[in-house]
Order: sequence, then C-alpha cells, then structure tokens
Amino acid sequence: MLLRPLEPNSLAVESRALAQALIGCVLVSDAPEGRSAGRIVETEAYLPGDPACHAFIGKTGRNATLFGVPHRAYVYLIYGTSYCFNLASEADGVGAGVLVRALEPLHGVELMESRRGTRVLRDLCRGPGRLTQALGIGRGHDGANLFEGGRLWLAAPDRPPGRIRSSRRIGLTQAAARRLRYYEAGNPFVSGPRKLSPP
DNA sequence: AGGATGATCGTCT
DNA sequence: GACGATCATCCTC
Repeated sequence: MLLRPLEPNSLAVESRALAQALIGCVLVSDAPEGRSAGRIVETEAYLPGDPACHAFIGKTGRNATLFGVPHRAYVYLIYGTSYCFNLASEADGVGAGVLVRALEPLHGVELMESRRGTRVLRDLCRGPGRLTQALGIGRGHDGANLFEGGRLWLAAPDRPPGRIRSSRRIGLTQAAARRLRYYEAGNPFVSGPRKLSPP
C-alpha cells in the first residue's frame, strides 16, 4: 500500500478547520513489531478558552504540548486505562487541540488485532482509547513531530473523504452543547452516534 | 501526603 | 443502559 507523507504546513492551524482537514488523512505507526495505519474518520476540536479543553486550567506538566507549536502529538492517559491521541492546534503559545476519535483500519490489521486482543475489525480503532492501543501509541509519543518520518506520522488521504458532518462532542461534562465533533458520514468505523444531534 | 477527577472500555443485565 | 476498573494528574491541606 502506498502511503505518501503529508506535506508539512499543509494542514490548517485553527482548531475547527484542522479537525475537518484531518478527516481522510492517514495516521501511521512504525513500531519494531511493524507498521499499522488507519484512516481518520472522526475528530473533535477543543478551542482556546474552551472549558472542556485540557488547556483551560493553564499550562501544566501534562498539557504543555497543547501550548506548543501546532500539529505536535498530545497524548495523555484517561481513566487510568486508555490513552487519547490529539494534535496541538492554534499558534505557538495558545492552548488548544484536536482529538482523534476513530480510524478506519488500513494497514497492519493483524498487528492491531494482536494489540487489541480482538479480531472484530470494527472494534479495532473505533474510539479514542482503542485506536491508540491498536497503533501502540502511549505517553512516550507526547510531543512527537508527525512530519519528520518518526515512529508516528501522517500520510495524505488515500482517497477523497466523504461528506463531513458535525455533532456534539462525546463524554463531556463541560461545554457539552457545542457542535465540535466531526465525522465522515456513513462510515461504519465512526464511534458513538452517527446521526445529527439536535441543534 | 491524601483525595477527587476523568475527551474510555469491556462486561454484565 | 448501567457500572466498575485503574492511575496519572492536579488541587488542597
């Protein structure tokens, strides 16, 4: 399978534009065990000054990469069990990011199955904690540059993305009404509700 | 030093 | 649909 590295500086910096631009792009993990990759089908934007954004409380040890240069990986542990993968967004110094919530498996399905402990294709990368486990992403990837051919990088879309829809973000207690979740319409690898939520 | 919290997942009913 | 696991992180003594 041909994977063409995404051109640096080709992605939007503004959080909502970035969240939409990432749909269809391919996230690639090159680990000692082999390559695994998936097509991004669902994202969420976390804006500057957004109470739901980890950066809202100010810069701390955990969230520092959200305040750094855009498009670096921000990875953190949630509920003591799962890692979430984000890209920092907005200008250097501004705390914001985009969470990647689901991938469509593209490459290295056997490796993903072994990491995930399931052979159900639809369950490999559907959900933020699942996709990080499938690709072997952990806290060690925090701060990674995704454009210099390292262990984790972004490739250009392998095909044009379908129509993008939006909805409320999932699992939030803060700012839950805002429609900052984006997903490819009709894609079975999208997590959570695939219908439009009420305005 | 101790307690509360959470952008989730898997299991059970 | 509901619930418990599990722990790094942050806040308050």
